[in-house]
Amino acid sequence: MRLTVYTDFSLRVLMFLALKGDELATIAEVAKAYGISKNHLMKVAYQLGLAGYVETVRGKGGGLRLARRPQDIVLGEVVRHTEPDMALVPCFAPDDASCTIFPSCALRGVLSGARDAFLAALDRHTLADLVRPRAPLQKLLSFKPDGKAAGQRLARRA
Amino acid sequence: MRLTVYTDFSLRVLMFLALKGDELATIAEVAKAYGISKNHLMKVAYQLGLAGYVETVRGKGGGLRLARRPQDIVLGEVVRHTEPDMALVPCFAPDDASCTIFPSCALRGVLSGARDAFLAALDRHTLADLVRPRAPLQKLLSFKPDGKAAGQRLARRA
DNA sequence: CAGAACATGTATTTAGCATATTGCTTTTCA
DNA sequence: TGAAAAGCAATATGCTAAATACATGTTCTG
Repeated sequence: MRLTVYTDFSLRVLMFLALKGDELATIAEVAKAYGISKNHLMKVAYQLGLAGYVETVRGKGGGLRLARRPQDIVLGEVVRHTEPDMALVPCFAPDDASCTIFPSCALRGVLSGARDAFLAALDRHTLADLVRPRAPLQKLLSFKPDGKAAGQRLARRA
Repeated sequence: MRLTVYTDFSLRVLMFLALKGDELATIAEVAKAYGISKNHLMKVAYQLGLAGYVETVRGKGGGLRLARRPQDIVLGEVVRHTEPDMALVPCFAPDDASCTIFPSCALRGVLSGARDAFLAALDRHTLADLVRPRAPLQKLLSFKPDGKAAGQRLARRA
């Protein structure tokens, strides 16, 4: 049982933005801080924008910023948005009739109860819970200009 | 978020055996009743045997039978055994240090709490809960000798 | 208008799951 | 005692979806 790295990245981007406060962060900056693929992150950011979690500013000097306060972003809700498929077994799909015992099978009910418990546990936390305490996380993400970056920080030369 | 069909099959095999009572069932019989791959089911049955859920009788006239009473087989326990990996995100692995913020990341704790809630929900049910009521399930699995089989029932001719 | 930054679609790679194939071992019954 | 029935076990392969890369468009700033 795994979540997609897509969901993983989504949560991490939100954490980054929450730590950044009101400042804009670029995708390149986030990718560098975590040492992950910038290309993949662009899609994640795009979807987070569509879902209303972040607001994006295009063009030069643009970037991302949280569209809602961290304490208003509920984790279960994020996961429901980003995870492509919360169907634990094939017969969760409404059109599935492949299993012989489908009409009388109690397993579906038990599994969906478990899934609900999973999401309910996430619903008890918000993004604000994930960025407390702030200081050590900010240090690891090298917000301080003189701090050592996580990956190799490429010198941008004119 | 999905479970493997391996886990799905495991639960379904256990349900079949619970409905069958003390009688032996062959793998071929189970596969036919559900209309699924016999080859794949063999691995499932083997693992269920290793885990102590079923006892197998080899040789002519052999087959499978539950090794424990249905009300003693807790679903969460089965899932923990059959699911290859309950690590929701890569950093659940003990040797993973790929994520920059690993040391101070609160996400791991939140996610493992949710996973525990998922399993706890399953722990509140046993195999006995899944086979109640018995009659309609037995009918769908065509236990009656004159019933219509799930797949095509191949006539075994001498 | 030039360049920086996000937007968006497509293509390729990859990894893990699902399935098939094959041969072995154990047991029972004729 | 040997053949057949049934599970045991390893290996191979095909398939799907996720992950990633790539390419190009669009929008804003200075």
